Amino acid sequence: MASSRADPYRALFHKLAMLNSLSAEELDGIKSLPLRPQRFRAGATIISSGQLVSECCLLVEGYACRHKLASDGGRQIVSFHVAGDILDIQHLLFEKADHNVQTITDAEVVFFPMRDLRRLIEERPEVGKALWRDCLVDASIFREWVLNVGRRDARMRIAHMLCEFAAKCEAAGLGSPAQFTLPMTQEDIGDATGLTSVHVNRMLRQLADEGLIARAGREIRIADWPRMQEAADFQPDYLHLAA
Amino acid sequence: MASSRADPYRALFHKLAMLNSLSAEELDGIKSLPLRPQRFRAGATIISSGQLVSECCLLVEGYACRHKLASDGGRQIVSFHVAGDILDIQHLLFEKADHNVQTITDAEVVFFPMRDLRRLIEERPEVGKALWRDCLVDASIFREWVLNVGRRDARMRIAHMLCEFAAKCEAAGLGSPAQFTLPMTQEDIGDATGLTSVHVNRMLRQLADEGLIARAGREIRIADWPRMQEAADFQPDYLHLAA
DNA sequence: CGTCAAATTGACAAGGCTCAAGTGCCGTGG
DNA sequence: CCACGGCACTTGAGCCTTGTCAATTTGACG
Repeated sequence: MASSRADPYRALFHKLAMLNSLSAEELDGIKSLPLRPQRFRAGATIISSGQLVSECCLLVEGYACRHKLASDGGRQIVSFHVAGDILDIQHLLFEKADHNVQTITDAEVVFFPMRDLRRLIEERPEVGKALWRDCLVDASIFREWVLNVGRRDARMRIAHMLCEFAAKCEAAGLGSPAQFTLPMTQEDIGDATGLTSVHVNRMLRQLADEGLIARAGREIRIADWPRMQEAADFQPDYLHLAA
Repeated sequence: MASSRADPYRALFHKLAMLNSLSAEELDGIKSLPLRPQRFRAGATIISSGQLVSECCLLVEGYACRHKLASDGGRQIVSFHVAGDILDIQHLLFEKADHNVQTITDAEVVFFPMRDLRRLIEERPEVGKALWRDCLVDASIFREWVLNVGRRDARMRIAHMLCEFAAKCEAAGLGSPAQFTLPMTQEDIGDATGLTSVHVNRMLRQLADEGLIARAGREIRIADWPRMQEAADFQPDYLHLAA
């Protein structure tokens, strides 16, 4: 993977283009930010809770997640991320990380100095608006996750997580519900849905037996997208994929 | 309740003062926004999911919550709110509501036209920064709720919810962990923690039996704050109450 | 005093967890 | 090229936390 260095802006601009109409000057402003590229191996921690953060981290290639730890060591994943996602925009206004960011696969990220980003936002408020909007989408997804984990049964939770991930991948140009890569382990899926990996396994089998999904290694197909959305109670409005 | 109209800005400015150093001019800018006060009875819906929203809603007095509904009718509360909280700042950049806002007690709110708020933010970027920060705190709390509902057992979930609410009330000048009002029903607490009201009742009794809390009607005391925080796995960092 | 919503309690059911064993896959090194 | 090791995946059995259902009690308020 990632043997050649990818264009660090492509995925981000692709996402911004769907929601905001940033001018060429504003995009150039982003391009003119100094950046520090870095590769991480699968499972590496990019940001640890409690850490002081002075850079903003953009995922260029690969997959990542954000998670928090409970006192008993239990891990709760709070979001999954694909290429083009900004992993810690909250540090624009908070010094200290309140959760962890970790890669799921080998990944390539770029870091922007937060100070330069702040200056760019002052000069070009539309850039700030686009990033603020991104934060609001994040928050909306967190709310849906609270609902998912709090009020849906295991089968539905997993179906929902799969639908959301499929939709995110499709929006990022990384496949479609009919064919995408599910890079995380069943343990990860459990940590995202508040279940154990054992039960995740059983539910994935059940969804496959029902003909809703078809698995082949890390590749997955949602075999019946309408019925799957129904089974998942998935209504993509909360992703705010359209402006 | 709320028989006399409260100063609509007091609680909000109190909160903003803790985190941001807005100038007198910026605060005056907020005060100069046209506003529409409105009273709601307990249990009233202020904003419904799917609705087009063109005003921003500030809670001036009373308590409210935000929630989402699952396809089976299950309700998941995603946040509780006290005086001074902005209930739907996301509509600054989203037209359509993706969740519901409901009062818990009789409440007084004021609505600002979103358009005027946008103009104020353009003129005074520091106001935008303060509001953006507020969004980020919201998002941080949502992440903690995902953890709470996903990875903690019933007793801990409820203890955590109580600690958070106590901390929010204290920050808003509405009491202290040693004495505050718990305005929501046990049904509401269940909807916030992903439990049934029956089990909430059992756990509240257990927490009381353990000497962690003392209840008297809607008034509640956290009898042993250090031990309660321990039992709740409550570390208030995620509330970002200090700048 | 009557009414109604909320709180409380008990008995029983069930969804999901724990523990445990075994399988499959893939990268690595001999 | 094959053997090995490790991690993820799979499956089964039994248990436990929490949900369901139902009956009472309590408390606020007219």
